[in-house]
Parts: sequence; structure tokens; C-alpha cells
Amino acid sequence: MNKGGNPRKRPPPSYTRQPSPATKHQATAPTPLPQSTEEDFVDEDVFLDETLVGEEDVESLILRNLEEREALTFRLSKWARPPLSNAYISQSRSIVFQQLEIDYVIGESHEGLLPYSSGPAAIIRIFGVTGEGHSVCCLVHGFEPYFYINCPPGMGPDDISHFHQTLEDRMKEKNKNSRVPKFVRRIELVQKRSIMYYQQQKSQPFLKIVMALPTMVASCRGILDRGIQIDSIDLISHAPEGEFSKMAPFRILSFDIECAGRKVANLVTLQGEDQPLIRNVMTLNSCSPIVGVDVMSFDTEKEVFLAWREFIREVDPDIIIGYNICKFDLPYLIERAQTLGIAEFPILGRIRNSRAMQRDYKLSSYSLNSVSAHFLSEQKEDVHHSIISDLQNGNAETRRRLAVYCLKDAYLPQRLLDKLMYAYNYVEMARVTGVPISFLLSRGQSIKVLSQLLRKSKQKNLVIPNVKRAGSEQGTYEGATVLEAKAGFYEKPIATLDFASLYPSIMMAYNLCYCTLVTPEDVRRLNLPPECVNRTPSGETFVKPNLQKGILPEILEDANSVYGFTGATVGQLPCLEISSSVTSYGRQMIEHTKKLVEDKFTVLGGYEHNAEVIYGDTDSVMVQFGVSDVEAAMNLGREAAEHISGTSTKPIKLEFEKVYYPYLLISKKRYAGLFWTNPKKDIPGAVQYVKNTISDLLMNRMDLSLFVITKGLTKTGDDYEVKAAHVELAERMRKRDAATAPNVGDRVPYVIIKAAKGAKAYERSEDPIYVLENNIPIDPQYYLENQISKPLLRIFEPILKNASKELLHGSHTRSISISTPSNSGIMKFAKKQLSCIGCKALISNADQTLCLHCKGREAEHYYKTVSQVSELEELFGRLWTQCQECQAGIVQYFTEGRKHRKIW
DNA sequence: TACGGCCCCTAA
DNA sequence: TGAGTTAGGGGCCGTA
Repeated sequence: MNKGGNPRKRPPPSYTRQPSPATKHQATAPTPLPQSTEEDFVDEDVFLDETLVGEEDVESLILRNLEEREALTFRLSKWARPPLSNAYISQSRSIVFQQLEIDYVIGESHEGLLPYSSGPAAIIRIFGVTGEGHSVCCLVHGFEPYFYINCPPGMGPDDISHFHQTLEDRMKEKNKNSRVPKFVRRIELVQKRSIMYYQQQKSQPFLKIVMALPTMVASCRGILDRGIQIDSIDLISHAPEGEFSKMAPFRILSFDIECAGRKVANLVTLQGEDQPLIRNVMTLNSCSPIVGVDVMSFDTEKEVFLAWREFIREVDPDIIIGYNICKFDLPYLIERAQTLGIAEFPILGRIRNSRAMQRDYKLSSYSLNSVSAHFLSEQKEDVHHSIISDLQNGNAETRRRLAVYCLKDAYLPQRLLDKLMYAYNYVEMARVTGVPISFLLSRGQSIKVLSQLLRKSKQKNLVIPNVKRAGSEQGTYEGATVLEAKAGFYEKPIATLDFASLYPSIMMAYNLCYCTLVTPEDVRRLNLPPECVNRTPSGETFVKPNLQKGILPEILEDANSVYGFTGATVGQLPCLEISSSVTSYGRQMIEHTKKLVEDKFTVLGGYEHNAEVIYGDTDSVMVQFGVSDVEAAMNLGREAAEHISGTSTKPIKLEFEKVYYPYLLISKKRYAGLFWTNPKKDIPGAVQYVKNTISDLLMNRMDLSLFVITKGLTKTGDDYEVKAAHVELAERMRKRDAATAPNVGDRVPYVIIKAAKGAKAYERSEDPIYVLENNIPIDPQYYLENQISKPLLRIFEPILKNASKELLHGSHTRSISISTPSNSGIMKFAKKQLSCIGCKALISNADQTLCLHCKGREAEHYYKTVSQVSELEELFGRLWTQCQECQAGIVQYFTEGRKHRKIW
């Protein structure tokens, strides 16, 4: 517990500065604390600290009406975490919590706990939640970063102390200004074995070098090792079994803002609950009540911001989610707060001096909308900014409508999280791989493999070498075999046979691992009997499990990106002997499969037809058994799969997957097929469809969005060796407006426009929005010739005679192309006239909306008009939602009269 | 016009 | 300073 006593009480304001108005203010309207609890041996004050408020900002904190402020504080206080029970406060019980995050800070070595060290030390912070919903920050002292080196032969205790002194001196030299009293804490002689290569001896001497700070090891690997023993206090890491496999009730905050409307909607859900614990919305200006929602209205934007900050502090969420919040909402809020001069706003974190959301985690932000459309059959309804302004500037009722939109959009990410069980998946993944949850979101695949490798190695007393940055000269090896594709349109069923998880199975079947690999010297020197080793098709030697069981095969039982890990020459522990052995076995398997199938399923062998493998890639083969009957093909497929599985080493298994019927094989990696449930391909219908579409294309009857090509901008303009359409466009856009131009990593949408004959494609690429705004004609011919014709012919040539003539040169291609629509038509002859809203009679007075006849029925017509507007708005909302489905939400258009407008 | 090479994307 | 892999098709530029 906090040494100050009851941690629920805010410690008295302890300003180091002179008394200021803020002191008084904060004393009269104290902000309750988030219910953070701390472990016994924690002495760091993690509470949000009032000294964050600078002198110059103090005035601004005082709201015009102190009562209002108090009312808000009272209102927010009901959302605080549950109060701590006496058992916690009296320190009489141990604290069990689920870890959510872990990091470390550099702090002062703990005198009480670590009486024999001093100076800066790494303090590990474990953030978590207890079963009752209390927030925990556990500070672990005594963590010591270390690494191993091979012990030079013949080194004794005296040599070690000498070595220690030398090392210490060198460190001091390098860090003259450091106040660290001792860099190398100690050096121990230990017995370990390297994970690299099969070794007959069980262990050999290593030196364990323990450093004062992790930065000194130049590696963060040490952080992952937990379970540090501290005098008299055990920090126990429970295996996630039984009681400890449960999920703590994390507080998940899902929020959304409607920026022009200055609204924030917040939903807080406890992990495991169906319904949000808190639903509220904070609005600028009045807002009509919403059932089941706490509506809070403020007079100034600043008050909204501060209220939201207070809310975050009070609720103390463990996880913050939202639609694109890292890229939009949070940066917007922080920037806007700066503009408004609310310096204290960005401090949303739990730890003083740490800013809100420094790490932005992405949860497939790219396609969240399509994902939510898919899984929830509803989408985020971004309200167009012009509508936002209108609704905001209306009355309490229109602002209420805006608030409802906002709430709905805040709810969506929460429901998605539930539906896809992200929380469970990430927690389970973290448990399996042994990395913090944040790593799963912010780091790559390889950290998971490395973490498991470290964990297993520790159990087995193995150490992992720190490989130097690999030179780029080595690093490639042969990959998988892709069987020659016998291109054609197959009108008999094609059976597909797949190896289930081929690469992991190979690693398990042949015990491929760092620690089972035999060096070429040892192959000669040790003269291991053939029955104890496997020689891989790529020429490497690995011992069988009876001599040494591999660690990688063990890990594979839990996770499967191990193959890529071993082949990552820029990674932490590449071992191309393993990766090339894996692919070599894979190549052997697929060739073997092809041969076996074609040898066994023959007329000579008693079957109706000779089977033919028409294609295969990496781990699959496509077989034409020659039978016309789908059922027969399936049976033969099963038979073949079983036969081949029987000849392979366990757990390698070939499975019968499916039957394609018919099947169109264009080339390697290019095929299409229909499952047997759809037995017919309507060729005349397909031809007609293609003809109609081409005609529409040439007649300009297509929506511009269908012409948008999108390519990724992978590097800056200068680094491209050749000119490419999307790169050139990005450069042109940068000249037009650097702020909105695509950056490296963005995807660049473009269309190809008409231009002088001979102009290169990269000169004709244009921003779709620019094209719409300036009525620039696109070039249908380009799309027909460069984008459509070749793939079309590849598909149709095997199934249609004279495909090119029929599809690309038929009468349907001779339609006259109409250029972009203009205002030159009949409307030029029309004249605008005012008419009565009620009866459409012409009226001459420009100030009037009703004719004399309708006068007196204003209320009726007003009501009618209002409901029409509301209907149209509703329609707009739905159109907008639908609109977002195409083009992955990049650029959308709608027409308003004849004028094109863009929405983004 | 043919062809090598860059670039992007996808299969597995 | 953090990063799974190779095979292969195809668009299109630049050059012979």
C-alpha cells in the first residue's frame, strides 16, 4: 500500500512552488484519485500529481463557476473504481492481479529492499487489474540485466575478479559523466550450454555478467525474463491455469468524437460484461436528454476538454479503444487542446509526466470499417462535416441527434472487440508466447518466437547467442517448388490435396532445431550412426530426438511463425541451415506426392483413368483423376491423401481438401475454380456480361470510383529507379498541397486520364478527387487495353473461340464515346423562377415563400419542410454509410444536382 | 518491337 | 535497433 496510509485519500497537495490560486482551488474541489493500488514493496508514487499544473496555467483551471466544477466532480466520482477493502488497506492480504502491461523505468535503487546497492537502477512496472477491478501498478526492484559470455578456458576466481575490474574501468571510461557507482554489478561463473548446434557435453562454463542498467546490455531481452527473487518477498507468477486462467474485469473505454460539433461520447465496459458500465456524452452547448445516457453539456470547448480529461482520470481505463483514434481522434484532441491553450490537457496518463497514448497501437485500422460491416452488419456512420455544423448550430434537439451518432460510433469498436474476442485472443496469445500484450500490437512476429525460445532455453539451461548484424551477402536460400501449371479449362472435377501446416510438420518430423544441428566438422568428428541423424535434402545434418530433442519442434506445438523466424537474416537468431532444410524437405514432399499419385492411380494399377497432377504450389497438388463424377473424385482424393500420409514421417499429413469443378488454370499462381456445388459455368452469359461492361466502359457509363487504381508508396520519390504512375502523382500532389499529399507508407489512389497520344501512363495519372472537381475526362481505352484485355483473354481464351475478336472488337466496342457531362445542355435555355412552397404557383416577390392563396398555412408548411429535411438527412446518412463500403473508404462521391462533391 | 529490370502484389 | 520467408505474375519503363 501507499506508505501514506489509505491510498484512496488524495495526499495533501504538496506543492514545491509558492502557494498559488490553484492550491486553494484544488483544495476546495479535490479530484478523487484513480484507485490504483500498489504492492507492498513499492514506494514509488504513481498517483496523478497536481504539481503538473504550471503556474501560468493555474488561472485557466479555475472555472467561472466553482459550483459547476464541483457538480462535475461529484458526477464523475461515481465512476471511480470500487473502493479498496480494509484487507487491502491494512496490508493483510496478498494481491493477485492479471498483468496487462509491463515496462521499466530508471529510478533510484531501493535502500530498504536492496541495502547493498545504490545509484540508478531499473525498476520494473507491472500494470494490471485484480479480480475485484482494482488497478494495480506493481513496482519490482532488484531486476538485474545480464548476459552470458563463453568462459575463457582456464579462467579461475582470481582471473574473474581481475576481468571484472578491467571491464568496470572500461565502462567508467566510456561513461565519464554517469553517476552510476558500479556498472558491472558482478560476474558469476555458471554452467550452461549454447542453443547452437548439437553438443555431446551437457554444459560448459559461462560467465554471467550482471549490469546495473538494461541500457548497458544493449538489448531488451532481459526485460522478458521475470521471476526475480527479492529478499523476503516473492513475487509469484502464476501459470494461467484454473483460478488464474480467468480474465480480470479490465476497464475498456471506447470513445468517439464529432470534432466540428465538439462532442465526446464515452462508453466504458468491464471485460466480460455484455453492456457498458458507463455511457455518457459530453457536448458543447445544451443537448436534449438521451435515455440511458448521461448527457453533460458545457458552455465552452475548454470545459468539454477538461471534463473529458477528468473523466479519463476518474474512470482510469486499462485499455482505450476507438475507431482510428490513434490516427485521428487523439492527435486532434491534443492539437486542439494546444490551440485552445489547455496545456494541462494532454496529461491523460496514469504516471505523472507521461503523456497520453505515446504508443499507438493499430488494430487493423485499415479495414476496420469493412470488418465491422462484415461482422456486425453495420458501419461507423461518420457524419459529414457540413451536417455536423448544421446539427451543432441548431438547437438542443439537433445536438441530441449528433450525440446519438457519436454514441453509436463509440459503441461500434466495443462490440467489435467483443464479437471478435480480441481481448481473449490477445491475452491468450500473450500467455502462450510470454510477451506483454502491447508487444502483440506494436511489434512483429519474431518477438513472439524469440520470447518462447528464451523461455524454453531457460528451462533447459541453454543460452542464446547474440548474433551480430548479418552481412547482406549471405541470406538467400531456395524456397518452395511450384509445379509446372498445365494451363487449361478443366471440365472434369479437380481434387485438391494439401499438406496441413507443412513447414511446422517438417520441423517436428525431422527434429529441426538450433540445438540439433550438427556442424560439418562434428559430422566428420563424431561419426554419429545413421540411425541417430537425419540428413536433409539440402545437405544438413540434424540429430534425432533420442540424442537431443529440439526446442523449435516443442514451440511449434503452440505457435507457427517459426520457419520465417529462422530465415530472417536481419532477425535475432537466423539459422539458414534450418530454413533451407525445411524448404528442401517441402520440395521433396511435393515432388514425391506428384510422383506417387501419378504412379499409383493408373489404368495399369486397376483404376478407370490415369491420374494427372495439373498443378501444385508449395504444399498442395491439384489432381485430375479423370473421373467425371464429383463424388468419385472426392473418394479418389481421400484415398490418395491417406496413401501418401502413410508414407510420410509423422506428423506430416496430406489431406484431401476440396474438389473444384470446373477449374480454370491460367498459369502458376493464377487459377479460378468453382466448388462442386456450382456445377455449371454459364459461358454465353459471361460473354454477354463482359460485352455489356465493355460497352458501358467505352460509353462513359461507369462510376469514377471503379476506375481508381491504388498502389502503395513504399519509399520516397527520389529512391525510385523508374517513374511510376503513383509515384509521379504523389509528387505532383505534393506540389499542389503538401499537407494532403500521400506520404511514404500511404496508398495512392489514382485514375488514368486522357492526354496526348504517346504520353506515358505516369504522366496521365491523376488524383480522383482532382478529376472530379475539374471534370477531367478519364481514358477508357487505357483501362480496356492495359487493365482489362489481357486478364480477360487469359480467362476466356481456353473456353471461347476467337475470344479477342468476340470480346474486344465486337460491335459493342463501336459505341460512340461521350465525353464528360457538362452544363451545356438544355438547361441553358431554362430560366429560374420562384414558386410557392405550398402549391408551386409562380410568385414574383423574392421575399415570399408562399403565394397569397397559401398564406396563413405557414405552420403546416414549415412542419412539412422540416420533416422533409429530416428525411433527406436520414437518406444522406444511409447513402454515406453505403458509400463507405466501396473503395475501402478512401474516396467517396455523391452527386448533388449536377455538382460533384467529395467526402472523405 | 523485344527484353531486362524495377516495382507491386499475391500465393503459399 | 526493429523487421517472418521465397516464388512468381504482370505492369510498365527504358533501352537496344
